[in-house]
Amino acid sequence: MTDRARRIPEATVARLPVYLRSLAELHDDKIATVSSERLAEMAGVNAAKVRKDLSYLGSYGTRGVGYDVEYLSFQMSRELGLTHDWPVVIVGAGNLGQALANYGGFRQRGFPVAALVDASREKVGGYIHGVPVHHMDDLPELAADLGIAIGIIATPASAAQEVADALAAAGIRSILNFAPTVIAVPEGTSLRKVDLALELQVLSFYQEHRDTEGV
Amino acid sequence: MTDRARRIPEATVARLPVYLRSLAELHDDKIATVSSERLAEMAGVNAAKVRKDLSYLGSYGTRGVGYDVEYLSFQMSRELGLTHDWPVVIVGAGNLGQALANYGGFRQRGFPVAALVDASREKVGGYIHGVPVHHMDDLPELAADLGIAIGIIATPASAAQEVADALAAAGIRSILNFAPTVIAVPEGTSLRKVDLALELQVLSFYQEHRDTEGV
DNA sequence: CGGGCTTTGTGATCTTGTGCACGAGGGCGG
DNA sequence: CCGCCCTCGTGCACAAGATCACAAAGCCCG
Repeated sequence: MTDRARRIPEATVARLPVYLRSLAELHDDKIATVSSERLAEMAGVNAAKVRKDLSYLGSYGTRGVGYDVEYLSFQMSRELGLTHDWPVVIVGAGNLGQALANYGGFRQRGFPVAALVDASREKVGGYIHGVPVHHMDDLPELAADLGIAIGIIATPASAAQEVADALAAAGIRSILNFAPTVIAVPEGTSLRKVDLALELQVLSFYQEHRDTEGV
Repeated sequence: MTDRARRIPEATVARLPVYLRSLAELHDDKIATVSSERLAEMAGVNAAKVRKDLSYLGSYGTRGVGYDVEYLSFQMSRELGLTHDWPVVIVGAGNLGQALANYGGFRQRGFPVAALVDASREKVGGYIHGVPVHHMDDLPELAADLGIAIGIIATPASAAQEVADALAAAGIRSILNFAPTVIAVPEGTSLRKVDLALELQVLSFYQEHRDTEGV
């Protein structure tokens, strides 16, 4: 196996899940092969970009024909690390944490919610939507025992940095932050964020400028 | 007033809300001025980028001193269109839609949820967390009457494109899509997306590659 | 009132990402 | 079995974004 010097660009990584979803749709429709053109349309990008993105995975297409849907799905899943489950822990058992625990899409897509964690002793001990609720202090042990790789921060902004530190200390190196605040993580830890207010404010900007500046 | 030929880059627009949040924090702490260095640290970016970003808004800093927190906040709010409310409509009164309707952050940040809308007649008529539930068919009328500028798609993926079309038809030109699918919108409509599964899969990629390829 | 210190604002440069256009390669029909 | 046609893979040129480095500009202290 040639050690592929190719480092997949960040922008490409962010698009792979979109392609994968399109491929799943094609598979459901019993479609065996797909052209970059078609895939591009489904993913909402242009065809050249699809081909370039896929070429980072390897030469899995057939000229004159297209890509084999099933084979490409497999290769892509492998590259994305989706051939096995990644248990996640949700920190914060408030409204958001509970809603997330209740969301079936996680388990279905290979991210089972192994535990909920909260700082309040009152919430600890029971189950929420079938997920056990533990105390923050037990995080390191939980992470080790349950093989948790990903932490989801669903606390108020004020607690987010503290939680991030605790996750890092528990050896968790992938963090998804829902708290509306910037947090710092150690070198080597991946951080993604979901920020509702930010998205709305960006929309507000363009809305305002549409109104104000014509066009 | 020089008609500013400067078009604010997309990347900058996406950071403005982060700066604004940092400024709000400083204001709460009764801090009157802030340097680009300090602001950069709070926003998790580098100082040169802060200065360049802020320079698109105008020359609001004072050399040797920094930026006046209150004045900069005001200018930034104005630019972002946050000096007035933007009523939003949430489409889809399922789990996600209800959870979003219940989220107080919207109103607080100037995005009051004016209505929930659903395709199912059963859900129509009542109130959820104080928000009236209407039928999809009434969308155009609602949008006009309530001055709704932003639509939030909180339906299953299968309905998302249809909803986007309906929002467009109702004259709504800013859309935030929570459904895990790619949707097309007319030219001139802003679209942002929040995609949990995608974020997790990206984390999965980096997690997998950390494990596999050392580093 | 002048010199030095601080911090902004921005030109220049480098990196990353996008899109085009075309050669290469493989299937398929005759 | 040959040649045509289709679609991939990729080199190249361009656009967008990040970072650096420094001159310009204002405040403060003596």
